[in-house]
Amino acid sequence: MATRREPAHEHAHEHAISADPSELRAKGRRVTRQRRLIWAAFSADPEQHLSADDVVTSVQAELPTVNPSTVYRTLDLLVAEGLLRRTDLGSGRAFYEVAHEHPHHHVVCMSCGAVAHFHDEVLGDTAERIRAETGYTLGEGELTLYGRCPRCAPRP
Amino acid sequence: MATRREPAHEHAHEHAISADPSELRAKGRRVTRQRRLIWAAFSADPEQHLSADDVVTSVQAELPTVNPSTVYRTLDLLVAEGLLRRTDLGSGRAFYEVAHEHPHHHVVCMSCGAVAHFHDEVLGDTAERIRAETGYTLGEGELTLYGRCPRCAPRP
DNA sequence: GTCTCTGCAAAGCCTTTGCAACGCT
DNA sequence: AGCGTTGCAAAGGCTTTGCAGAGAC
Repeated sequence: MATRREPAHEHAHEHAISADPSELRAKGRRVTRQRRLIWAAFSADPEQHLSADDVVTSVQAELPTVNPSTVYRTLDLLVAEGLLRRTDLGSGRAFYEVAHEHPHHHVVCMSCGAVAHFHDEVLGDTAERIRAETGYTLGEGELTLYGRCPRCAPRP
Repeated sequence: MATRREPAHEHAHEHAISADPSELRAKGRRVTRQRRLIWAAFSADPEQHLSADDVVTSVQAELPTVNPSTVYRTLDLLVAEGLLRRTDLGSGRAFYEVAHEHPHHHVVCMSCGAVAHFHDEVLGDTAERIRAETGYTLGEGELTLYGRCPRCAPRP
């Protein structure tokens, strides 16, 4: 259900993802009905960011007996196996998204919570400048910035 | 105690802050012993980021009866009055720092948790580029980036 | 048949809230 | 004295964990 975070996905990339996390089998993990459903929650829109609770809701629509702890464990597993990525979009709870090859970052609308992506190149030489100023090296990690989306624009 | 987050403050700005949050009185709030102690926790080093628990520890060293809920309420109050700023440095819990005039951002070391500041200008035209790519407007808000500090440098 | 995974229940961490007593002004 | 503030205790949101039974391979 992507609670108030589903709107405004600017890029409509076409990352079709496998309907089945069969890569798990190759890694010696088991493919259960629960895991298939959890993965399916992301298949609908591979660009979306889902909270653990979003996934629970989605999965329970199909199989009501699935327990939240199973979802948490599976999300951790999928992150560990590199199929998902965990993102801190602020606000306490964690969000998960399908791991893409191209590194990208997030802008979260402070007003409505919508999330957009932007690619690494947009940062330009910012990384070097930060290194010059602070000595810190920006890693491969994703960044999360905050701002206002077009709909919630500052001055319309 | 700034749990594993105290090190490496690159800029040693000299922001002396009042030893007493007497500005509160002007705003109709009361200055209690607890509030003075909470504010004092930040006075030691105005650049530091403290979690609520850090503040509790610091305050209880002087006055053991102070309750965590008082600390939480006071931190909220100080943020509301503009004396402190709340920052999400990732990792679930909130951090607080003395509110400075000049907007600045944070780089958090993914390895040791150290935090450095950098000023708004370092971002250069990044804000415009993000706007061009996503339509989002970066606000006045602070940003939190992740990387590695000099000590934990990627390849030493 | 094994050994992983699941459901259940309990607990953990951080934070918030209701309420009566306390203490700043 | 009056009313904001505190301590205490309980609860709330999100997430983790222990354990025995269920299920994938």
